[in-house]
Amino acid sequence: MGIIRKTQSVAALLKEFENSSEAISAVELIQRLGVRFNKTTIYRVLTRLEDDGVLHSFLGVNGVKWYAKCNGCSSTEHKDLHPHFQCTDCGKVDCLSVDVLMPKIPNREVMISQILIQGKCETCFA
Amino acid sequence: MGIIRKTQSVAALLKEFENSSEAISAVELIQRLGVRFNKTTIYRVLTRLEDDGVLHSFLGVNGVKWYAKCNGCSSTEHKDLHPHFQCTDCGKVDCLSVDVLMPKIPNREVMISQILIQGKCETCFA
DNA sequence: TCTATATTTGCAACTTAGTTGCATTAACTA
DNA sequence: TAGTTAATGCAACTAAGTTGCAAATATAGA
Repeated sequence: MGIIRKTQSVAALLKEFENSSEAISAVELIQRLGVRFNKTTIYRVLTRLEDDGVLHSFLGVNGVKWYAKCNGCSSTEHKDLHPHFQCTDCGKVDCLSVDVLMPKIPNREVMISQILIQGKCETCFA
Repeated sequence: MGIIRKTQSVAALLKEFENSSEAISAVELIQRLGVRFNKTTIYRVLTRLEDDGVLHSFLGVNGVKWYAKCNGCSSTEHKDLHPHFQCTDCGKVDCLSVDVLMPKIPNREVMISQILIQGKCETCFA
């Protein structure tokens, strides 16, 4: 699993993520790169980058998939249990470096927890 | 907004939710009631029931919409900030009556927080 | 550097969840 | 019970994401 070859599409996608830690939706990426690459390719590269621990994904408000850079993830373990914040005004999504401690739930084994917070971001709040 | 008339479809949908507090996906409801009612109607009634504070909705793992009964919600205020739990084995989804305290996030106004926990439920855990 | 091979890509067609417009039907009100 | 207005069914549509397959391309080895 994961990235094996460094192709043009891989390079182009990585470039989109390199300058900020903001999350980008798959739809947005297709809008940006869809002229140069087929959407199928974009979806497949995103999947490979996620398998490789380079990106992580999560769902935004309308069930749209978002991607963001990973911090210290590998192809064997994803440790992005941080919450994601989506601004209801400008639509921007980013990762919050905040710990949310999950309460112990009796008789259940928690494996993944996705937390999506909606509200006004730093820019729209002021 | 909200329910005005007590129609057959409203009654049928409420009946699906009356006996358990389990969440049911829109897709599942269409499977169950799609013979008697058009899927458009089902989606529309679900929206109205949500507007009225009878049901609340959230997104499951694949971006599919789930619905569950509300507890103490009204047409003016939805207060279902509880987490939802989806079993990775059997697929069952239910509401957890557990408090998750959101940490204060500087310069942001939090409005909604969706928490989706995945893991093994009580039945599949044992 | 060239070649063989396996990965990656583009294309087109498909799937699935959910939405829209409009004419018809069925609740509720007086 | 009649009139009105909300609710419904239908068909067609949208939008995100997937699949199969043939063609292109990156990489390892000679």
